[in-house]
Amino acid sequence: MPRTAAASKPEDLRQAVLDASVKLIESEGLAALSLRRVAKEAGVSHQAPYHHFANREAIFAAIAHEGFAGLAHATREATRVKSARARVRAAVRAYVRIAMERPAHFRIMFRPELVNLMNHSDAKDAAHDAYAALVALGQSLKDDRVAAGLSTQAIVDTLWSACHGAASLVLDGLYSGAKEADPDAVAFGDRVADSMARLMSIDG
Amino acid sequence: MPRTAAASKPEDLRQAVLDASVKLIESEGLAALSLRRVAKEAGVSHQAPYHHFANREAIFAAIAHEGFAGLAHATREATRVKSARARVRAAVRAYVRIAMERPAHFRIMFRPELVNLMNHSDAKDAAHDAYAALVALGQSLKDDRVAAGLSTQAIVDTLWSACHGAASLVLDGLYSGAKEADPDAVAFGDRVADSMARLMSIDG
DNA sequence: TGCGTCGTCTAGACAGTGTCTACTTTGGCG
DNA sequence: CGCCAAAGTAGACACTGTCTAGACGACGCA
Repeated sequence: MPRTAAASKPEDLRQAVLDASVKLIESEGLAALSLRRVAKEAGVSHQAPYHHFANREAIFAAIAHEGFAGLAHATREATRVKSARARVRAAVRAYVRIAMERPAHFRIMFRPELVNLMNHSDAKDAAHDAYAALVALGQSLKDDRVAAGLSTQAIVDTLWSACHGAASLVLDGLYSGAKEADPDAVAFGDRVADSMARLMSIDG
Repeated sequence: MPRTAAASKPEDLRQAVLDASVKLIESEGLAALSLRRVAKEAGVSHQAPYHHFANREAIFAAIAHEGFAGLAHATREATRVKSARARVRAAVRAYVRIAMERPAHFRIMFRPELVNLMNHSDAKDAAHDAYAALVALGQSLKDDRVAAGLSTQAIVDTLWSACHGAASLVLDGLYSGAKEADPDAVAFGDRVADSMARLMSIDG
């Protein structure tokens, strides 16, 4: 009786570990994640995950990889929006939406105490790709002669800060715990998206 | 021989524990913090801190309290700046500066897996006070008929997001680890501050 | 067929963690 | 002096990540 239903083929266990990890984090918080609980959840011994991940950090790195890939994709989608103003709005909303839909991924991506991207080139490459998507978006805004004539770098940094701040605050800011506030959080994100769109859609 | 030099009077140990915790986090990262290491650092037994803090989370709560108090103070300082544009700039710069000067405090303030503010009313009150300071700043901008006529709530949310995003990215974003980048980080923060100031200083 | 090797998994051990309980010590006050 | 509460010590427990050793099956090759 080698395994339970959770992993019926080799290579299944790898994904099962990732899925169980994300599920556990989303239901009980980051602090609750332990390799042993995940292994138990997946119906294997506490050592089985080590055949697919070098260590605990490698699991986080794999999750961060998934997260950055999703962020890059969403950013590129937003970049395709025609009007500059709507593009800014779409970018901020997408960033916040990703954080809300995959909170475990999002937190892990930006917690260096869990993953040091330097040690995981896959995840690092995905992060750089997400950044590249954001730069392309900033360039498109610059090309549209928008944002009061700010430099491309300034547009990128500022837009990124607004996106990231809104997403972080929705997850871990005053809103967190205070109300389990889905509706409030969505409203917050939309407000920041609309405001940034209006502030940035001034000709330069 | 009850204690070492670290704590020579009662009540000293409390602050010694907090200081040792912050120092340990700043030198080895959040993951390195353990009560037992802190106790050893302070020259007491592994149980001594429990006479000043109910548990590990209470230590984090005390640090978060310090951090929010500093943030509220800095925000109120920035609010005193005369011109609206310079006020925005000062607020963003102050927020980022606080994050860089006290990285351990800043991270703990926004990591619910370490402190649930709901369980620590001191820290929660300090957080609400910091938010109140930010709202006052937003109101002052609204009074100056700035930020393209956005509502006060929109101004507050957007400014907060930009501040928080810039600070978070400087600490835990792509810049982190990539270069240990003090100069780059400062430049990043200044760029966001200048950009937000320009974007927001449009009459409404 | 038999043999060896490799990938996958199990089991046991170790140091380190937060926290519970039980104790000793110490300083101040009636 | 005697007492007590505050402050500190020591030991134990369950739990963690990770090291080491082994078991088991599938596979290629003689």
